[in-house]
Amino acid sequence: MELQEAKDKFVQAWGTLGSQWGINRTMTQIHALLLVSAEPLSADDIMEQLQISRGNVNMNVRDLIDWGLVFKVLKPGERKEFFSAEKDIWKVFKQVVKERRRRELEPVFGILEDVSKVEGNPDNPEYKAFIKPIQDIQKIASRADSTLETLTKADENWFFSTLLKLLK
Amino acid sequence: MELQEAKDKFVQAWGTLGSQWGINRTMTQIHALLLVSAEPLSADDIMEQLQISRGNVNMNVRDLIDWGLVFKVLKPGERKEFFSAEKDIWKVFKQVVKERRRRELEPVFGILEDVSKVEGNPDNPEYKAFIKPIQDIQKIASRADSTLETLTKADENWFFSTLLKLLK
DNA sequence: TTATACTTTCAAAATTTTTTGAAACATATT
DNA sequence: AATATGTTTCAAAAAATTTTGAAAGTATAA
Repeated sequence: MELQEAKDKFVQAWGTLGSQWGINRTMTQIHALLLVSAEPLSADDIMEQLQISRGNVNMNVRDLIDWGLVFKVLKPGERKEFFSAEKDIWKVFKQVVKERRRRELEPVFGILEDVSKVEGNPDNPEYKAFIKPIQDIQKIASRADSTLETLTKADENWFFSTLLKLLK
Repeated sequence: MELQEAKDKFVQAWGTLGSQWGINRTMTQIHALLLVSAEPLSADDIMEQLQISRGNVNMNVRDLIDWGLVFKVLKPGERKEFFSAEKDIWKVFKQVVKERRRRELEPVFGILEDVSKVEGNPDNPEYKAFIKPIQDIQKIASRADSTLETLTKADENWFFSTLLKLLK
């Protein structure tokens, strides 16, 4: 397989994965492209390689920057801005976990807390049928959340070697 | 807060979370509704409570059954089918992890393996810039995958107590 | 066998999400 | 100050996804 073909396949696969997980396909494709580029790329480079418009590049690169996955790079003597992705994959992984937790999971934890304050008679089967799963979700969510929080602060080798040792 | 209001809020929040994570909003809403219902519900019940069409209910319930999160319940004497959600939240969590791994993560692992066979000179910076992140992703993915596989087979208390002890 | 009760399918419609591209904006150069 | 180079915005268009609803399908009862 040619390098270019392999890059294309990877960009494609990353894009598909992104969209299946609720992240804009183009955003993850740009991320993939920058991830495997030896040099930082300009908006024009990205436009050309992915065959997308300037506005699309601009918006999605901004989102990637907001997510902390991509950085502007200024080349001395050049007026253009260039973009480079964070190459430390463990950092990338932690950053994605951190952001999704903050943006999407935390609001749900808030709502769970909120609705678990519902008034009702503990003997009412309707009430019990509601409160039980809510409490169970809260319990698992808070445990999972602690694990994720640890993960977002941990060193890769420590985290996995600890984990894999324990779970064996 | 009234029970009905709390249910609605929960259904709403679960639907939003689902769509943010790439799962059909209605599918997760139906799941939420069944999760907090004391009794199994018929297609008509779901149509009424969520104000959606019969076709929509049918398709999304089928998907939930495919995911292993919902089951048909036949009430003696009734011609209608009723539906009930798996109420053991740990099982639900494991099932979702298992299915997404199988449907969405596994194909990507295949592609990573595929593209990592790319030919190239190990001294070529372009080649190195490609192969390094791919290998790093493979390494983290395979470690994460082992953890997830363990999770899908584990008992809740064992899994989290082990985990939280270790990560402290 | 025919009628009734319910479920499934799927093309078309509605909705949501993404993308475009041109105008406005910003900054550097002549 | 005028021009050139590059970036950002956002309303409109395009594309993708979801939903509808009526017709076809299936099974039970009369």
